[in-house]
Amino acid sequence: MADTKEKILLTALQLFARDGYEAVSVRNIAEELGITKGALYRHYKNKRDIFDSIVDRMIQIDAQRAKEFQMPTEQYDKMSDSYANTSLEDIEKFTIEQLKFWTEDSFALLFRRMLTLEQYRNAEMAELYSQCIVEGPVSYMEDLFRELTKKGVLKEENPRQLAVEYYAPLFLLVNMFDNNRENEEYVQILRNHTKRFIQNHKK
Amino acid sequence: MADTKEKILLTALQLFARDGYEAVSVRNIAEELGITKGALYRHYKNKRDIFDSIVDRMIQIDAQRAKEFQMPTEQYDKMSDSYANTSLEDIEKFTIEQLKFWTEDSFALLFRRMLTLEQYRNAEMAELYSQCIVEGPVSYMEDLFRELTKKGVLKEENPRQLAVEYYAPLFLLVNMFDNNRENEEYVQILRNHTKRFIQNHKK
DNA sequence: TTGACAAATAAACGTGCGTTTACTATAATT
DNA sequence: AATTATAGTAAACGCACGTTTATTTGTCAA
Repeated sequence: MADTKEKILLTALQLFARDGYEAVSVRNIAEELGITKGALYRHYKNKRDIFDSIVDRMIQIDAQRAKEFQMPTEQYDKMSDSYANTSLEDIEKFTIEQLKFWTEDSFALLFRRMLTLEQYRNAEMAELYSQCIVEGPVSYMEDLFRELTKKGVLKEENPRQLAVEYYAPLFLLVNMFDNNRENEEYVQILRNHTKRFIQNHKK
Repeated sequence: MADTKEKILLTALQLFARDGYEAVSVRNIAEELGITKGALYRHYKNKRDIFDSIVDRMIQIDAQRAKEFQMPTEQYDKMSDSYANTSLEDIEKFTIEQLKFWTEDSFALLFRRMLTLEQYRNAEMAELYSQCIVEGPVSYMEDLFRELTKKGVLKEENPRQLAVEYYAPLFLLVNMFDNNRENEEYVQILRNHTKRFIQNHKK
């Protein structure tokens, strides 16, 4: 029942993430699950509805994460004093969390790939991709660095510059991440990067 | 004649880069060009042949670039002394060249997007993506840094670590690049990154 | 002027697409 | 026990897919 609906969503995500929305047929999804395509329409009103459900879920997950980590969202008010307790530890915490989420959480991993494939067709998906994986995190780091500079923890620098330089290796790593290979080396590189970065920029 | 064949290739690339190979129909390509789909088969034996022709051209362009910049290829012999004349200037030269190529050359820009969309369906495209945009350039920088460390120009460091840290912002920038927006800010950030990186690591 | 060839057209081919319909089995409710 | 809703099947729908065929148009050498 609800179990089948969930299976459809996850199977569709797997296929969308590998082949792209258009390249996946309703038949593909049904066959992968061992049911007929007619059964699928008991749970979703059409193919696009499955896609939308996946996106809706991710938006919900992302909003939850934004709340937990005080990350910037579209509704985020930049004038508030959310970063009052910001410390250098928050940087490392965010980095590890971000890496783990996008490489170890299977839903997030597949969703990122799906977004990667849909970003050039669809302005809405392009915006979501940016918000979740590119501009969103960079913007968050920027705010963090601005606060830390103001508090005298870091040397005076352009926070945007710092944010891009700090976040870029994490972005590269997430994009290089390959399920089948040995990724431990890259995690170590990221740890070294974080350590060195803090060393270089703290007062 | 040869003009039509070229137009087909470029139009197909535009569509493949936006929607992905499977989502583009032969009709789409023909209509975009104002010809009938039948005419298309005078120049290419089928849809896949167009795709393969695009890939073949890019492989040729990339091989040419590899030769000019002594970048690593699959045939590249790591034991050779190709980096005998390596200098710090080569780093900046490579960075600017890489950025310009992947954002200003329209063929390369579209091809990168196409590869991005095909990388998860096709192991061959995944390999090409890595070779052109991820592992290839990182590997090149790694060799460069190893040579510069050996020559005493840079401080003793893990060259792989340096390569990832140096290349990551370039990779992020290329991925953030948007035709319609103002990208000058990001170019400036990259320049600052390069300058600071050399400053921090030179002996 | 004619013949030959290349380029493009228009229509048709079978196949697979997303979706709908009519029907069946199963489980819960009255 | 009868009824009702739920989850599934199988077949059909019209349409768009990639590709092939037969035919027409335009170009240029003989």
